[in-house]
Order: sequence, then C-alpha cells, then structure tokens
Amino acid sequence: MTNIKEIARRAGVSPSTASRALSGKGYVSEEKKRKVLAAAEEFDYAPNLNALSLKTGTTRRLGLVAPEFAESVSLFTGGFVRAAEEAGYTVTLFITGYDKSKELEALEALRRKQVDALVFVLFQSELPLIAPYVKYGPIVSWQRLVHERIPSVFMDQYDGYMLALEHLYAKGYRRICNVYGASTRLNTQSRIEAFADFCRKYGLDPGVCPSFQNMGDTEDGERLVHWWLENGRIPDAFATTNDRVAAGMVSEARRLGLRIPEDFAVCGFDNLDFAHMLDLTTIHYPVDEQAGNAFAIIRSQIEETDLPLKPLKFHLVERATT
Amino acid sequence: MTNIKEIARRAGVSPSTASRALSGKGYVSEEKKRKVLAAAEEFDYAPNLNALSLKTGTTRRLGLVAPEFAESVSLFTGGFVRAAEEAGYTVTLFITGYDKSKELEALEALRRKQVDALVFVLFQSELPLIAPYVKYGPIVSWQRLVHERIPSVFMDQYDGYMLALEHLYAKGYRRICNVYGASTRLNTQSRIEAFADFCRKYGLDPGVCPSFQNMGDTEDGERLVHWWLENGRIPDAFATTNDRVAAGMVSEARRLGLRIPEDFAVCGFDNLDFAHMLDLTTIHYPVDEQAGNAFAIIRSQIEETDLPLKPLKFHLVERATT
DNA sequence: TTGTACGCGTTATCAA
DNA sequence: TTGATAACGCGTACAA
Repeated sequence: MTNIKEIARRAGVSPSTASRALSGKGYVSEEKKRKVLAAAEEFDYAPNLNALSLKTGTTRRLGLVAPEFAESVSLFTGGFVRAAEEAGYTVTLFITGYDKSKELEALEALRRKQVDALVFVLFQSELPLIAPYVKYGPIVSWQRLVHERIPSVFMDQYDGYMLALEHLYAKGYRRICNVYGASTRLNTQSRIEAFADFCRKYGLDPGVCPSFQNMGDTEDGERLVHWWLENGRIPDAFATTNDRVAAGMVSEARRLGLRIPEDFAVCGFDNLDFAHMLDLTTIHYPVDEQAGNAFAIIRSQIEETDLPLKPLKFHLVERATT
Repeated sequence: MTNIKEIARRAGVSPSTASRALSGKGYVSEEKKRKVLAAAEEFDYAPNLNALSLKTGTTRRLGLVAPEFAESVSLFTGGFVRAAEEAGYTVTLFITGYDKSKELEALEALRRKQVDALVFVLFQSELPLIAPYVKYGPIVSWQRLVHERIPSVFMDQYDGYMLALEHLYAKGYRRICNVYGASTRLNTQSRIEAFADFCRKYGLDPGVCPSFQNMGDTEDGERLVHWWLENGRIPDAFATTNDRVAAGMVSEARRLGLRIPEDFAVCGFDNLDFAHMLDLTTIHYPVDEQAGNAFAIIRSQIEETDLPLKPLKFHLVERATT
C-alpha cells in the first residue's frame, strides 16, 4: 500500500532519511526519526519484501522438495521449517509426486531466485541433471548419496539395522528374515552388509531364511504373513524395511489369529507415530535433527560461516512385538 | 546471473525487444526473435522472479499457516500444495507451534507482499486481530468459524457424527458414551446437537452414560478404558473425538486383555493412516478436497473469477471395532 | 517493427 | 546529519 516515499513525504524528509530512520542504520536526528516512525505508524507502512529481494539478490526463503507429504517427510519438513524460521528464513514446499519435471520446477525456482537454496528429500532425476544447479545456490539432500557439491544428511543405516539384529539375537531369535527396501538404494546395501557381519560375528548361517527386496508397503507386510504360513513357518523373526511393512505384518497376523511375538517376532524401522499404537518394537532415528543439520549446512553456505552439526544416533525402542 | 539487458546486448537488440521475444507478447521479427532466444540459451538466461514480483505486485505464492505438521494437517497441506502447484502457485509454510506471535509473522508476510494469500489451518489468535489483514490479501480458514471476510472450508461435523451414532445404533448399541474434543469448538457443539437429536429420534435416554469433553490424545483414550473398568462397565460403545483417542482405547484394551467389540465398541473419527492398521471403524472425510476448496476460494478471489467448490461428504468406514 | 524512458520500492553511495 | 542519485531486473507506454 503505502511505500517509503509516501512516508518520507508525510514526515517531511527525503526517502533516504526515512529509510535510515526505519532501518536504524546511519545517522538520523532524533526529531526526524520520531516523525518518520510516527508517519510509518499512522499510514500503516510495511516494507515491501520483493523490492528488498530484488535489491539484495536474496530472499531468505528456502525450498523443500519432496515426492509426497506423509509420515517421516512431514516430520522432516516440520523440523526443517522450525529450524529455518528460528533463523529468520521461510520455507517453500515443492511436491513432486515422483515426477521429474516437478523436480525441475523446483530447480528452476532456485535459478530464478525465488529461493536461496534447496533441500531434496529424495531425488527422482539423475544426479548429473541436478548438480549444475548448485551454481545458483546450495543444494542439500536427505537421501543418501555421494557427491562433491551436494552434501547429504543421511544416517548410515548399517548401525541402525545392526541394532535391530543384535536385539533380535539377544531375545533368542536365530532364524531372522530380512525384509529390505528398494534394492537400488545405498541403505539396502548397508543393511545387507550389516547382516553379513552379524552372521559372521555369531556364526550363523545367512542362508537359513530367504531375504526379500523392494518391500515397503503395508500390503507387502500383509503378504509376508501369508508367505510365512505357506512356507513352513521357518523364520522366527522379521527385520523389516520400515514400520509400514512391520505394521502390515502385525495387523494381518492379528486378523489371522497368530500370536506375536510367540509365532514370530517383528522389528520395524523409523518409529513412526503408529508404531506406538501397535506396540511395535522398532528403530528410532532423529529425523528432526537430520532436518536441523540440513538447515545448518545450508545456512553455513549462505552466510559463509561454519555451523556445527549435531551428531546423530539410532536407538532401539523395545515394545511388544519382539 | 545474466539479465535481460545482457541478452539484448548479445543479440544486438534493445532490452524491450528482448523482453517481447522472450515473453511472446508484442511484435518481434522472426530473425531477431531467433537471435534473442539463441542468446538466452547460450548465456543461460532466466528471468528474475523478484523483479517480476516487484513490478506486478504479485508473487503467485501462497502461505499456509499450521500449528504443527502431523496427521490430518499434513494431508491438508499435501492437498493444498498439489492444487496450488497445478495452477502455477507455490506454497510457503508457516509453523506456529500454537504461538500467536508466529501467526502474526505469517500475517506480516502477507502485508509485506511475500505471499498473495493465506490459509489458516487453525487460529490461535482472536479473530478481530486477524480480520484487518484481509485488506492485504485473501485469508481462508480450515477451522470452522463464522466471519464476513474470512471464508472457511470446514465440514459441519453434525452429519459425520450422526453417521457414527446411527451406525452404532444399527449394530445394536444403546448405551453410547460421547467423547468430545475441546468444549470451545463449534464442532463439539454440533456433535452435542447431533447426539441430542439422535436420542430424541430413537427415544433414548441421553443421560444413561456420562459424556467427556476436552479429550484428544492417545493417552486420553487409554485413561478412558480404565475409567470404564472402574465404573461399572456401563457404556457398550464409545463415539470418540478422533482416531487418536479411539486408537488409545483399542490398544490399551488389547493390553488389558479386553475384547473389542464384545466388551465395548469404539468408533473413531478422521480415518487417519493408522485407523486401517488398527482395524478401527471410523468416519472418513475428504481432507484433500477441503484443501482443494480452500485453494479454489483463494484463486477465485485473486483472479476475480468464480471457481466451483466440490461438495463434501462424510462416510462411514466400517472395520472391526464395532 | 523497434528502441527509449520510466516506474515498481528499496537502500547504498556520495556530495553537500 | 541530510538528500539527490543510481541501481537491483523487469515490462511496457509511447514515440519513432
């Protein structure tokens, strides 16, 4: 509505004096300062942020790119936005629906200076397509990846998965079935390594149960229960991709009258909201703090400082399914 | 990086010709157009959105204000962002943590033209404080409220709650206990009315069970089970605030060895993610489409058109707890 | 069909 | 201590 010129006119000073009075930078006599502030108050003045952005070339706005908005993504988003707001940044959301062209739109927003930086929850596009955009501003990834210019705040799931396996071993389970996620993911590789090391450590036969890959949904978990019934009931415990799969197993088992953990044990991963309600043993990891670290990295790059990152740790949440 | 002036110089034309060539508006000879586009390509030109925003006074950016990101709020957010992106708008997030001053920051963002409009998931502040800001841009609410200038996309829970009650009645339950949410909410009032009408319709005594108010957490649900055990096991069914309370009841009952629905029935509300996993009977309502309507209202106001709103309906999701 | 000049709102620079 | 001027990047009215 009213701009600084108007305020200056009303206060009987020049725009630059008004600017100084309002920003508190530079010399202004007490009297004029008073007048300017009074005029600003009276005529409901508020600086136009777009003008500021144009002038400074910076927006104090960050973009967050996610394929969808559910579960741990909203946790991450919440953590990121809170960290950002605390430092006076604002966050704009880009939901891609796993569509590469939408990812490109977010990258273009960076290029066109709508945001100062981007966090990717997940990449759909190939890295070589993304990488050139770092010249327009910092890009950080939650998804685990290795790239010179694109830092990632992932946690190596080797440790977390080992925690699950050790727990199952301590509880007496010896025929553990691994239910892995997408086979292309580095996380899956880490888990496979963890299992190999685990078997070596305790002298277990890794081939006693088959493993599954590319599992991720509740429905996958439900199917696993039927597989278990129809294939000799071999595994006595399942270490699963995530809580969704675990939840599918637990609820389907319940429907079929099976008993957990007597018939078989289930250990989830993520510690989502519903894990508590299902009394699901699971592995918790600090999504919030990963988000905080993502912001810290971005801020360090933007403000050319060097903010410390929080160390991150998995921990076991023991409930009723093991 | 490179601006339109630079491109014009490289292409040997004036900035305005370059602008016309790039935007496709106005007359430009084919040859110069080609040259300009080639130069733009070569020198990696991308229009600066801040300059555009300054010039047009509009950002094509909307603000979404929520106290936190969990459950149905993330559903709503997802729906809203998708609708907005489809129409070429972008969404900036404001998380208040139930802090009024944070709400004010979002309102100030509107005033300072960082966003063109705001959606509030929930108001913490008093309405008279919010209302004046509509002069800076459209404000829409998800929360139910009545205000001349601030439309709301709420659904009257009378219908939804009646659906739950009718279902419980049809299943043979006659001693229904109402577990309400915050007593100040209009939704609670609607539910109370629904229950009164329901009792009248079937000639039931509304006082056969006590009602509860201000219930909303899982823990509240857990406590209710203990109340039921210690107070004569009177109600044969619970109609609850939301799925959280219902989930608390169901899982606590399970832990205590009670049987649902034999000992008592439970009907939730919201149909959240975990309702499926707990096999919870509940009332579903289309959060997504409410979000779509919120966006439609905003867009109608901004673009001065008149977009149609989708009609919204509750429906019962019958599962194993009734 | 093209180019010049101006304004969007702000602040930094510099001269007074 | 103050004010005129320029500049951020763009679009566009208007003149040529």
